[in-house]
Amino acid sequence: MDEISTLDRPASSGPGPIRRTALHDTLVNHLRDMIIEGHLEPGTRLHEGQLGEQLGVSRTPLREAIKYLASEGLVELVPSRGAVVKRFSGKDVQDMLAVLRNLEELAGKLACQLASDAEIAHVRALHDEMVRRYKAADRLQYYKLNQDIHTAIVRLAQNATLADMHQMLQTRLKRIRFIGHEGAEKWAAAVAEHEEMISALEARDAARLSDVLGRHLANAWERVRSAI
Amino acid sequence: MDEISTLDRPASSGPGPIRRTALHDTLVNHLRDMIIEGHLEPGTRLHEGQLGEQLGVSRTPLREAIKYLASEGLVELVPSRGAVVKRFSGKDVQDMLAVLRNLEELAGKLACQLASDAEIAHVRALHDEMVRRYKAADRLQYYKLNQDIHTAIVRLAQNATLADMHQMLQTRLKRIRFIGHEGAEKWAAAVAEHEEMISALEARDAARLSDVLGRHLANAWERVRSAI
DNA sequence: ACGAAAAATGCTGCATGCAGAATACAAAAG
DNA sequence: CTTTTGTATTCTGCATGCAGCATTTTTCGT
Repeated sequence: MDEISTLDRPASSGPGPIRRTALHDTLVNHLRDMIIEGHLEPGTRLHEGQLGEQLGVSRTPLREAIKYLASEGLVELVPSRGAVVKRFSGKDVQDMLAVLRNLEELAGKLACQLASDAEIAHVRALHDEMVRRYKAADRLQYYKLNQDIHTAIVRLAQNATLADMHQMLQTRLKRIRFIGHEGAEKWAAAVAEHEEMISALEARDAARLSDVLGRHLANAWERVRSAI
Repeated sequence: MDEISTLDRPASSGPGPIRRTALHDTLVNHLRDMIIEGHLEPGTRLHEGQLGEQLGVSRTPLREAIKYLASEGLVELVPSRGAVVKRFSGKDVQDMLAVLRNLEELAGKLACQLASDAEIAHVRALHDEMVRRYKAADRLQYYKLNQDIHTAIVRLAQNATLADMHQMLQTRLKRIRFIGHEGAEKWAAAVAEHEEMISALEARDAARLSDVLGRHLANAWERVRSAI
């Protein structure tokens, strides 16, 4: 097989300055996706030569991308033995969710103070769209919008560090979250929690929003624990 | 000047398997220190050739280290133009402290539940040592122990993710914290807060520990804001 | 003399080459 | 048959070479 470059280089469309994308940066995103989507399972060793040939790139940008992902916590560097995809234990996931919960509670409080009406309306729109996907049983889009809503609420807090940390945890958990929501009734419960989130946000009820965000993530653990 | 390798390679002392240290890993720590200690000021461009020659290493491991630090948020990658040391605005610092506060509050609650008596005694010992340094007006060691205590309390929470995130924020803020504690009375206030922290921890009073940790960091902002 | 175009320099980004460590394999000893 | 030791192969880690972009300097036109 020819080493065809299957990398999703960002489309050069759209206005603005034509941002030339560095290969190592493209690789970071590509590898991250491969890990999240399960094409690279936990414990898998990332062979530089093989993986590079497979992706049609040389080892240098690949190594740089791996270092970046190592700092993100998605892969682990073993001296003189390369990198392996990090494996998360049940406790690891539980720990991440505990921190994520705390961050979202903070974000909820700040969002109630700082968000504009228009921004809140935007989140409501995302929510409505998500409910449509839920009713259509479109799991993939539902998940995507679910994440978008959480990310959007965190953005309303107008705290870059908070957004960064949240993003990092979301990324690490994305692989896990794919699995959750097995039962239909649990799925319905999650949607109901989302509905309450939005209404609390619209009422700018910081305590209630923080509370429901916390409960939502506490329940998330219940939803995924069986899958771990 | 000869390109003498001034890198602090970890001493090969101690028992256990002789862990070979990779150059890129050494560089990560070295560059991080250079940034934190102000040898590389914000906005400084990291020239690969020059910096590499100065440190006596080739560009390859240097580039890998830079990618790692970029993921950590200490440097910023500009496509086709290398990397620059990230500059933090006052709001950035404020945001970081807000998140740090939230994390430490969570850590405090968990620590009260999970820590053993021996571990708490260890923190108390660190605190007593810190007070000695304070009375001796040994600022550098005081700072070091201060950080150690916060890190130790976070460790008691037994949550790896929490510890990671906390460590990351501590690192980013280290450069800033060097500056704070200008006035003697503010310094005394900080020590008093620490004393209250430890006693709350010893009493396993989660609410009080969480509260004082929060106040401590809220005050930290007051202490550094003038310096920004 | 001022501004614009063009050459020149320096730097980044990527590929490749080479040395050394780690692992796999094979042969020999118990 | 198991264990051990020596060898071969594979892979990582680092250095270097080269092409292309960015920036600076030079040169030319007005």
